[in-house]
Order: sequence, then C-alpha cells, then structure tokens
Amino acid sequence: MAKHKRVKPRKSPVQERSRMTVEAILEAAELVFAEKGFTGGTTNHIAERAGVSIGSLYQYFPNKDAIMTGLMERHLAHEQVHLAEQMGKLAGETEKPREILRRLIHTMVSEQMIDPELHRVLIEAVLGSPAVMQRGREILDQEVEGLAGLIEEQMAGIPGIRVKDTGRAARMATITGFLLTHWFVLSGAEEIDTDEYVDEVTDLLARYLFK
Amino acid sequence: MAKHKRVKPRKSPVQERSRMTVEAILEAAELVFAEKGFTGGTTNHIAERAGVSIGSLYQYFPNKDAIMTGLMERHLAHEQVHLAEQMGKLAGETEKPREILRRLIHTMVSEQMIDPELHRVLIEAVLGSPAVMQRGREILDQEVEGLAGLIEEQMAGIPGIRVKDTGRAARMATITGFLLTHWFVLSGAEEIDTDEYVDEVTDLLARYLFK
Amino acid sequence: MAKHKRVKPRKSPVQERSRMTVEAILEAAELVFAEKGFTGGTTNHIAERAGVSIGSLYQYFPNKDAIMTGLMERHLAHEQVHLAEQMGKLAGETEKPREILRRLIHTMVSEQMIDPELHRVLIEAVLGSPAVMQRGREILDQEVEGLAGLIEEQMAGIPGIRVKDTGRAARMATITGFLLTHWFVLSGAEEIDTDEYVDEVTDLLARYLFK
Amino acid sequence: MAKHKRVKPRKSPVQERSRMTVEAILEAAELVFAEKGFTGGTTNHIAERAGVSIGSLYQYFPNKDAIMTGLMERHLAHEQVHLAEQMGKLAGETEKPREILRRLIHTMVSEQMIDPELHRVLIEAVLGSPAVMQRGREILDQEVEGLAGLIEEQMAGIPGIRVKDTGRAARMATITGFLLTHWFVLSGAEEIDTDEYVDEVTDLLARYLFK
DNA sequence: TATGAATGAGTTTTCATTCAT
DNA sequence: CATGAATGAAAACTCATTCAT
Repeated sequence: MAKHKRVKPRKSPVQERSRMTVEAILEAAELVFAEKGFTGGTTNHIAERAGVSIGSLYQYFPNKDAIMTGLMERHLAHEQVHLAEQMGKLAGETEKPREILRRLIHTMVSEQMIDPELHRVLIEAVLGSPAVMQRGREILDQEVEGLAGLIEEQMAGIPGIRVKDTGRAARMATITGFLLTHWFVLSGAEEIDTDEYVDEVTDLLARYLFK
Repeated sequence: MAKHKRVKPRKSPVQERSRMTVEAILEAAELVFAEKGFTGGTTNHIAERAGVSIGSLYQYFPNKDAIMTGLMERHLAHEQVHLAEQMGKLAGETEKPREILRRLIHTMVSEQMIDPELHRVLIEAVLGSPAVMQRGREILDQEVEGLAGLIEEQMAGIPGIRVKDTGRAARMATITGFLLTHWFVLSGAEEIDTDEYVDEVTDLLARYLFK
Repeated sequence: MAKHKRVKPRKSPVQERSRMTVEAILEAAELVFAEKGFTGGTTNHIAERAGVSIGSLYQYFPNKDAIMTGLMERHLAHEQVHLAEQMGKLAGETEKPREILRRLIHTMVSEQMIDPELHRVLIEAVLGSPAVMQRGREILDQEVEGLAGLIEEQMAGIPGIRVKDTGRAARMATITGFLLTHWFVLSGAEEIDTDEYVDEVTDLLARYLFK
Repeated sequence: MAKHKRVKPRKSPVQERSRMTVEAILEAAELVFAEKGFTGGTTNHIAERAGVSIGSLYQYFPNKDAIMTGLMERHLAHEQVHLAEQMGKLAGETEKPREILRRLIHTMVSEQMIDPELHRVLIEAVLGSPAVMQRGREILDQEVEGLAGLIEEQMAGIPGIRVKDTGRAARMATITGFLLTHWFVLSGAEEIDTDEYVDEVTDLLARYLFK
C-alpha cells in the first residue's frame, strides 16, 4: 500500500493474455482457412489448432464471419504500415513515375505471393457472406484510397498530363492493378515469369496514367 | 490427379422427358444460387424449386459442384453463340478499332448486368471448390481465347502498331476487361454511370492496345 | 399352315429369353455381391452389370432378398448334382472310411475356395435379413441332410462302431466340417496349407465318427 | 492399407459426464443392433435410444462401424475378466480334463445364450464391413488364444497324449467349440436340449484332444 | 474466464422400388 | 414384356454454436 500509484497503466495480465489468445486464433484461422477454404474450415478446427477451447474462441469472436473479418482487419493494419513505409521512401525519390509505378506493382505481387491461399479464401468469404462482404468493402476501400493517393502524387509531377480527373484515374489504376495481381497470383504463378508480368502491367497502367 | 470431386454429369438424358428435367434443375439452380449463394444454396432446395425429386437431381448430377459446372458449361455455350454473332457483325464493319473495342466492352457489361448474382456465385464456387475451379479455368480460357481473337483482329488493322506480341496483349486486355467488368457489376452498379464506366475502360484498353 | 403340329412343345422363344435374363441377373448378382457385399451391392448395379434394365430385373425378382435366395437356390442345385456324382463314385469304392471322409472334406474346401466371397456374402445376407435366413435354413438343411447321408453310409460299414445315434453324429460332423471349412476359407487361406488343414479336420471328425 | 473406415474412437472421454455418454451409446447400440440387425440399426436410432443427441454420438464414434467395434471391444474386456476367473477356479481343480472341457463348453453356451442376437449381429457386421472384420479378427484371436491356453494346460496333464502339436490342436478345438456354439445358439436353441448338445460337443472335442 | 460436452437442425447423398411410356 | 425416368423416405454425418461446470 505504500507504493506509488502507477501512472502509466500497464496492461493487466488478463488483457495481455487475451491479446495473445486472439492472436493465436487468428494465426490458426489463417492456416486452417488457407488449407480448407472458408467454407471448409471449421471453428472447432481453428480452436484446436490455436490450442484453445472452442468455448474460448467464441468468447472472442461471436461467429465464424467475425474471425474472417478479424483476419482482414489485421491484414489491413499490416498493409497500412507497409504503405506508410512506401510513402516515406517515395518522398525523397527522384526516379521517373513509371519506375515508381513499376515498383508499386512489384511490391503488390510480391506480397500476394507470400500467401496466395489467404487471398483466395478471403475473396471466397467476401462473396459467400454478406456480413463479410460489407466489412470487406470498407477495408478494401481504405487500401485502395491509400494506394491511389500514392499514384495521384506521382501524376501531379507530370507536366502536361492528359488525364483530366486524376483522382478517378488513380483509383481505376489501383483497382486494375489489384485485380490483375490477384488474377496472376491465383492463376498459379508458376507458368509465367513474374518480372515479365510486372512489366506488362506497368506498361498497361503507365500508358493509361501518364501521357 | 488431386482428389477432386467428379463434376461430369452422371448420366446423359436420352429421352426427351429427362432433358427437360436437367434443364429444370439448371434453371432452378441458377435462381437458388443467385439467391442464397453457392454455399448457402442446397441441393434439396434446388430440386424443390425445379419441381423435381431430389433423387432425380442426383440421377443427373453427382453432386453440387457438378450442378455448378453444369451452369458454367451452359453459360459458355450461350457466350459462344453470342461471340459468333459478334464476329459476324464485325466482319463487314468499317468503324474505328476504338469504337469496336468500346462496343465489345459495352456488351460485356450489359450481359453481366443481366444477372450479377450469378457471377458473384460463380466466383464463390470457383474459389471454394478445387473441382469447380479446375473446370472453371478451362471454360474461362475458352471464353478469353475467343474474345482475344476478336481483339487481335482489330489490332491487325492498325498501321504502325507499337505492341510486339499482339496475342499476349489481346489476352491481357481481355482479362483486364473481364475483371473490371466483374468488379464494376459486383460493386453495385447503381452508384456509377455505366456509360462513363465503359468510356473509362475503353480509354484504358485502347491506349494499351493501339498506338 | 400345312406343317405338322409339334408334339414336343419346344420352349417358346419368350420363355427361353426369360431364362437367359434370369441367368444373366444371377450371374451379375454373384459378381456384384462378391465385390460389394450384400448390403453394398445395389439392384441397379446388378441390373446394369447384367445388361438388363432395372425394370426387367424387378419383373423377375420381387426384391433384393429374392435375388439372394435365387443365388442360394442355384447354388443348392449345383451342389446336389455334385453330391449325386459323389454318391455314384462312392458306390463302388473300397477305400477306408477315413479316406473317404478326407475326400469329402477336401471337396468341400476346394469348392468353397472357388468363390470365397460368395460365401461370405451369403452368410451376411442370411444374418441380415429374416426372409433370407428362412429360405437359407431350408436350403442348408437339405445340403446337410445329403452330406450326412453319405457319411452315415460310411459309418454303417464300420464293425463295432461306438456311436449310438449315427444319424445325429453324421449331422453333427457335417455341420462341423461345414463351419470349419467356411472358417478356414474366410480366414484368408493363404496363410495355412490346405492339405494340412484337411488332414486336421479329417483327424477331428474321424476320431469322432469312427471308433 | 486398404481403404478401411476408421474405427478407432474419435475422442476419448476425459470428463465423467462423457464417459457416461459413451456407455449409454454402447448400451443402446447393443439393443438396437440386436433388434434391427447391424444394417437395419441406424445411428440416429441408437442416439435416440441412448437419450443422447446424434451429434454427441458422432463426437465419440466416427461412424457406425466404430460403434460396432466398440461393442466388440467391450465384449472382449468382459470375456477376459471371465476367463481370468475361470483360470483361478481351475487352478485348484482335481476334476478330469474331460469334465473341465465340458464345463468350459457349458460356460460358452450359457454366455452366448444371454444375448444370441448380439452375436448374430456381430457376425453380420464382421462379414459386412472390412473394417469391422479387421478389428474383429484381432479381438477374436485374443479370445481364442486365451481359451486355447486353458485347454492346452489341461492337455499337459494327460499322460501319453497322442497329439503332437498341442498348441495347434487346442486352437482348433477352441475354434470348433466356438463355431458350434454359435451355430447352436443361432439355430434357435428351443428345439434341442442344451445339456445334450454340450455332451455331444464335449464328446467331439475330447476324443480329438485327449487320447 | 476457460473448458469441452452437448446440441440438433440441416446437409448431402443413396437406393430399393414404382410406373408411365 | 422392356425400358429407364422418377421417386422420396431415410441414412450417415457435419458443424456452428450454446451452456453447465
């Protein structure tokens, strides 16, 4: 009782443990969904894989959809950190817009290729459940907005650019890049060469965006 | 040789009566899937909607996946008829390639908008079942090949065209158009104006393909 | 119209065809049941294998059980022919009873080994369906009676035989031989040598029957 | 490595509550199978009879076959206790081997007559399902080994015994006793007198085993 | 808060059998 | 008689979710 009151409230052990449980569940969900698909992956399986009782799982997630959206949320957080980094790097950049665009696309592809299954499953879930679709749209919109911002900035530097509505074009390009990347990755990347693919997409988008 | 489900029809109808049954099942499946999604739609529900016993359904389709692929097959058949018509019309055409491209995109969008739900469900099924994905890829490849052929023909007429590999570019463009159209339609078309959208995509693809 | 009436009524083509159909069905049933078991074998499968429509199958057999009993009936008929032959041979025989017993057992085993699966399935069916069991018992009783008769005859020739009720002992021995043979054959005969087995059973029964 | 069904219990009960559930399911299965046969008895029916939800049943048994093997396992456990008792009693016994043999046979028959239907169904299941047959064989082998041991011991005490391979003979005798007992019990015991039957089997086996 | 036993509506799927043609 | 399309009761089995402990 003689001790000072704590000023910075440390996370109570209880809260800390909770966080770890949630993390474990999401980690397990990622594995299970990637392996069995969204429909095929069961909550019991996820709980087991997470080393957590099924009861605990439902303590943290009200239902299966919520696990999926949790996964998407987490994904978004990662992406946003990533985006911030990119923006930082791009700030002091003197490369040509086309080169920067290429780099962005390359990053997109690389990231997707880390876990193609996750993305497959993500889309499956979004299309299969209205609730997931709802949240998925919001999250995706944020991602697109961020990337489109980056692109628009690049467009700003181009003199005599021919596109009128740069905002719209940037979003259009982002979505196109996003869709083609998913397509490429889900097609089973083995067949085609990644660099070649990135070149082609860069070509497509650069011609559209810059002169 | 993965452990895919069989998706080939179990028995081909020989009598007239049974051809009608198969047709009724597919018709009902389209409705049910559109309404409840692929995962959400049940074979019993489909049978009921088709006014057919569940036993009859399984007489012709070994499982749900097979019904879905049946639907895709049928879709492909329609598309191919459509494509043939388009080719016929284009034969005696004097319009500029860009205009023709625009028309193709417009047609794509119009067709998709007839039944957007079907396409949502189609992708859901493809991503959710390896067996459906397998067959789906084959079918899609055929569609893409057909359309790409049309586009390549248009490219042929352009003097001093700058693209080296016209075949590849045509396929790339087709896929891009395809993906964007799906995206547009599934985004809930209400918000954006169709013509505006078609213009934008035309712009994107024309710059990529011609000059 | 000028021809003589036929005296010996030839089997009409219709009846002849029927007989062939029945035969084909039984043949197919034997294969299907042996492969899939009684429960596992389906009437549709049998019909298909017999090259006959399912409707025709039900023209000749009122239900699945009837097919099985048909099979048993046919089996009995074969056995009875066989038995008659054996009796004929034994008539002018001077071998010792023990040798004759041995030969009988050997024959039993050989016959069972022709199609062990059939017998497995036969017992499965008998135990699984009261109707089949009913008919099965009757048929088996006839077989046992026949064999037991043969054995009793052998006993008759033994002077100073120690068994009082030769009829009962003969039946007991027949059943024992019958059960052990089934056991042996179903155990997967590969492991044990047939001759050795026959010797052992002969030993067992001979000591019981003859002094 | 054939494509047998799994028959091992899915999950072993850890709490007391669940042990009771498993027990209830097995108890119910015994009744249901005895009444309707193995093929005829359904898992839903068993669950209902056990006062347990169908879900609970499948929590502990992956399929019907596993329930059957569970029953066999339990049966074996009982038998082994029984056998141990018998061995204890026999230890300080001065009766003649033949009398002891008679007692063993009598016990066998008595036990089988407690629930003849169970045994009918057991054989039906074994013959109908490869997976059950597999496990059934193992279990039966253990039972036979135990009983044969008892018999061999008795043979050891006989001076000038004429059988060379006592182990084999003991096993042969056990199987014979086992088969005949099943036959007797399943034949519908009403017709024949039990004691008379036991005498006859004793006769048969004693002559084979001892002198 | 954790556990894991229990739930049961709901799926897919089968198959003996009927019956219109 | 033959055909084969159609039936539908019923079986096995799953899995998201609840709740007593």
